[in-house]
Amino acid sequence: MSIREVAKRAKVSTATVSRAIHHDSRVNSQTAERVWRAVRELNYYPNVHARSLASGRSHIAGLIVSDITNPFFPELVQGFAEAALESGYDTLVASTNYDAARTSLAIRRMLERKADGVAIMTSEMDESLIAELKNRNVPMVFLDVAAPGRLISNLRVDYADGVGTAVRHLISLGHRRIAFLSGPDNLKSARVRREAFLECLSNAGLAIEDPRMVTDGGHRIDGGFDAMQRLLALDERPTAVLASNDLTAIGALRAIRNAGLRVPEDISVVGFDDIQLAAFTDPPLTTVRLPRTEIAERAFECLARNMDLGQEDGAEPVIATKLIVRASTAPYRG
Amino acid sequence: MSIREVAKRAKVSTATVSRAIHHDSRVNSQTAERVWRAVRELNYYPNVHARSLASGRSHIAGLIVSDITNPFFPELVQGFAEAALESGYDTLVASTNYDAARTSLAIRRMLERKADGVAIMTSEMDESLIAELKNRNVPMVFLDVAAPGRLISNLRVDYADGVGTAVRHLISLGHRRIAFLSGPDNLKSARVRREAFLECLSNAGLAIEDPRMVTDGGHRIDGGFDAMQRLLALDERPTAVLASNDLTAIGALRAIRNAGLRVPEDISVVGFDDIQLAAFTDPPLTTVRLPRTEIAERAFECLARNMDLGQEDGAEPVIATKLIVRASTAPYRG
DNA sequence: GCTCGCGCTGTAAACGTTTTCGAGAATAAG
DNA sequence: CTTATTCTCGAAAACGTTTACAGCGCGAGC
Repeated sequence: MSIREVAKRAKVSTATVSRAIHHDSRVNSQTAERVWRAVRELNYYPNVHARSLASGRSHIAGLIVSDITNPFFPELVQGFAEAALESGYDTLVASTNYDAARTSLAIRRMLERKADGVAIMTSEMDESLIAELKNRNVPMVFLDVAAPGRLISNLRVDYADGVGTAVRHLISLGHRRIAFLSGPDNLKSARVRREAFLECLSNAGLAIEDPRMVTDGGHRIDGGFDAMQRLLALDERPTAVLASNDLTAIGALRAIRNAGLRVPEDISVVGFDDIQLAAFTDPPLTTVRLPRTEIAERAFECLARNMDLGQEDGAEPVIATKLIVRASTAPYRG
Repeated sequence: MSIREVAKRAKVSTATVSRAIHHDSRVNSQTAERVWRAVRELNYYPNVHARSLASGRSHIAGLIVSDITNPFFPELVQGFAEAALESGYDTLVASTNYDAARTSLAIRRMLERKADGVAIMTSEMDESLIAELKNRNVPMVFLDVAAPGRLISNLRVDYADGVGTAVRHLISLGHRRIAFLSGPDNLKSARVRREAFLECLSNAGLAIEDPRMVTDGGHRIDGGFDAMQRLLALDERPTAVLASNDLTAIGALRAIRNAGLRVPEDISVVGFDDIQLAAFTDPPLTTVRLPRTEIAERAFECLARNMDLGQEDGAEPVIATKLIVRASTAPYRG
């Protein structure tokens, strides 16, 4: 089952077998056919380790995520692995668990397995760690962190647009008093979303006068619950809220129901992310979808540019969001 | 950065370096120390491809699942990968998407990457496909399919016990009219759960007289919704229901609320699986947990027995379930 | 007729480890 | 003191590919 046996059966040298398998145009089509027949008859497939050793290419793409258990990631993994597979790459996924030591370990594994490229889809990533990847000239792609560079790509998510369509959706439903449940300030994406919200509202002539209308939900269910309770205690409570995150929105849903009010009749709620759970809340949550599959595919494409197409520069595609209207929003009822 | 440079710096042969790295007891402790120092100074790490080629062991563990997007699997993947990592294995995960062609492709990938063992955690698996793995003597472990054999292990889930504790929980709360929302009959695990339910009830002297008290929920939310509506339409409706699956239970929750009744005051509901969503339903769902992390760890252990310990036979650990009591069950109120 | 180029194929040297075999030195046994 | 044994190590042969390099046959150009 080695290349030598194929060579013997096809009555050629191993070099020719190798070339035929790689569809090298230099081999005569008849010989190639002979080789392929032998391959089929012997049910031969190449030893990837020997191949990697000789060629220097592992045909492994690395994918580093924070936590595969976080509902954001499985789709990402799936999409990436799928795209990789189509280009003949296997995917090596590593989970950092939001932990520095494990992150370092993840990088090390990528290095050891000699990944041809690695997608780093987690925010907690130290500059010093990626340095080694950079030194070894392995292409990388990040999610929304920095500018692209040599062999380094970046996926830019258009959060502002996502927030914008959500806000316009609420405005078009007649809402005027719109509150925002913000996320942790140390998260760049959370900050961007809040700023976008404020700007969008003031662009529409609805600039927020009461600062309590923007309150922290911490990107968690309980945080959203508490934050919504604060909003409900206001003299003039909002008729609609936009959450920085679906979990926050779910917490808000509970708080509203808990207060004896109804969604969407009394208050409209919009989330952000479109995690799977969002479709199963009661009522199903209107939310801004972050297209995970697309992110995954773009990420691999960026790597492929460098790995297969021989490009040296990085790309920076922008990822558009999409408003998914479900049942948690309804027209304002004066 | 090759073993040769380390050898040169430590003034030994590559053989000795290799041995030292593998903590071979035959190398003198002083020379070993010299080697390790050189390794550190050069920041050397071995080339896995060369290693695999020479040793014939890839240190890759395969994991085949149906659909990583299905909330059952991420934890499984995580647990498995974690356990594998601790033993120095990287995990290659493949998703079959419930599709025969992709399943075959997954197996092929395992073969090509020369996985040292593979865990097959999906039911749709053809005998003919695993034949090739068997031929190549790669250890396998399955989830609840057949008996173990040479290099083949099986994880047996104790569904009967899980159903039993759930039923006893309801009985101890005073419930006597308990219904069952069953799953698809072509799923072995679904059949087992239903049989266990019936037997458990008759053991308690509460044998079901009305066959309509066991009705198909199809393991889906909408199926559970419809099934529960049928139960609610009965003259004597149940005071508690056990679902074969959490999704079914969630559908039931909706149907009950939809009918103007309350959980758990009017009807108690118990699910099965303990998917993440179960903790976030309203009310949070009492359910029987299928310990995914434990399944994953056991699965890897089974492989490790064969891969590292040199055992030839397969194991068959049994996986115990656990009742998670949340807020969807309450004492019967006459 | 000679050279050149082209199309095709084979030889053999990598790639970086592991591992067998054997040798030399030191130690123990007799 | 000789012989066996144990320790420690190195030389070199795998492992199964890829890929420079060279070679061969053959038709074309001169």
